[in-house]
Amino acid sequence: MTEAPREAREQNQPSTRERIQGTAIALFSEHGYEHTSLREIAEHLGVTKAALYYHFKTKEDIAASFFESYANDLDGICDWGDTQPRELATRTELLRRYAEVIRAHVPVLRFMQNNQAALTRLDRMSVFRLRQRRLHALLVESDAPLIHRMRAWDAITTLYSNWITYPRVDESEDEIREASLQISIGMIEANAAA
Amino acid sequence: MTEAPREAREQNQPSTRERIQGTAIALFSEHGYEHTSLREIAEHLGVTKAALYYHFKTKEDIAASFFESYANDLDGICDWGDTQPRELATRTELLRRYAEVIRAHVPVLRFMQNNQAALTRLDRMSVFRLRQRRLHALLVESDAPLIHRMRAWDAITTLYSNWITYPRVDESEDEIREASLQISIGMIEANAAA
DNA sequence: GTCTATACTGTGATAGAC
DNA sequence: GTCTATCACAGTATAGAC
Repeated sequence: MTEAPREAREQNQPSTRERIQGTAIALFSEHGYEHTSLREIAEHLGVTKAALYYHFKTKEDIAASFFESYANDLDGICDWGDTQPRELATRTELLRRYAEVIRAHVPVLRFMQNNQAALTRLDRMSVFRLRQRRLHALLVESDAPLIHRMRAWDAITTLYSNWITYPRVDESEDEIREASLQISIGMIEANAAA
Repeated sequence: MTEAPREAREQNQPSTRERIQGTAIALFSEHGYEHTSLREIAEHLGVTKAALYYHFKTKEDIAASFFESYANDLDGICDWGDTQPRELATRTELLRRYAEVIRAHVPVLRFMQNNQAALTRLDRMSVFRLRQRRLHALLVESDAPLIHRMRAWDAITTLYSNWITYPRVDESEDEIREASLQISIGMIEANAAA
C-alpha cells in the first residue's frame, strides 16, 4: 500500500508479497514491531502464518524489506554528489535533496527510529548507517577538526530526527521540514565559515 | 552493578532487586532487550523466573526501573534552572550540567535509544520526553520563532545522540563530549544572536 | 517477606501433505 | 504456492514452602 509496486507484472493487483508488506508496516506502526504477531498479519490478509514464511524468511526479514526503496534513493543522492565539486553549494544541495528523500519515507524512518534494536539484529541498521556515513563523507573533509565532522553528522541527523521527535503543537509538516533544513544548512555553513 | 545502592541497609551486599537490575542491564545491552529472556536473567543470578516476578511486575518493569536515577538528576537540573534568570549564561550552564548527567548515565541512554518501542509500551518514554520538554522550556521562550525553538531542541538531542550514534574512530569519549557540548552551546548562542 | 514448583497461553518457526 | 500440524520457548500467573 505504502510502497509502489516494484515489478508490475500484470499492473493490476499488488503481489502477495507486496500485500504482506503493506499490512505489516501498517500494523507495525500501529502496535509496534514486537507487539504485532504474525498471526495478526496473516489474519488481516486472510492467509495463514505459514504462508508468510513462504514469502519472507523471518519476521525481521519483513521489516528489513521496507528499506530497499529508501536506500536506493539515498544512494542516488550520493552518486550525484560524487560528480560534483566539494564545495559549500554542493553540500547545501545535498542536504536539500536528502530532505526530499526523507519526506518521501517518513513512515519507514519513524519505524526505524522506534525499532533500532530489532533492525540491528538483522544487520539492517549497519546498511543504513553505512549510507549515512557515505553522505557524511561528502559533507565534510575527513581530515577536518572533530567539531566540524561532528557538526556535519548533526546536519544529517537533525534533518530526520526533528521530523520524528520534535514536539509539534500547531506547526505544519512543511514548517517543520523547512526549519529543519535551515538549521541543517546553517551547520555546514558554520563549518565553511571557520 | 551500574547503579549506586539507593537504600544501603547493611552497606555490604546489593539487594536482590539491585542484583536483578545489574544483571538485566548487562544482558539487555549485550543481546538487546527483546532477545534477553527472563530465564536467562534468572539463571545468571541462580534464581527462578518466578523470583523475578516477586521484585518486578513485568519484564518491561525491569527496564523502566533503570531510569529513576537519571530522571531524578534531570529534575535537579531543571529545579536549579527555575531559580535562575532566563538569559544566555543560565542556558549554557544548563547544557553543561545536562552533559554531566548524560555522562553518568550513558548505558541507560544507549539502552533507551535502542529500545524506544519497548519503553513507549510502558509509558516510560513519555516520562522521559516530559522532562526533556521541561529542560527545553528553560532554553528558549515559548513564543520564539519555530526555528529558535527547534534549535533549542536540537541543542538537547545533540548532546546525547552524538555520544551514541557518532561513528567514532580514534576520538576519546572526552573529546566527543567536549565537541558535543560546544556544538550544543553554539546553537543557543545562535538563538541569542538573532 | 522471599522464593520454588508448576502450569498456562501465545509466539516465531519448521516439516511435510496437498 | 499454500495450508495443517506441530515444535520449543517466551512472558506471565498463582499456590504454597520456608
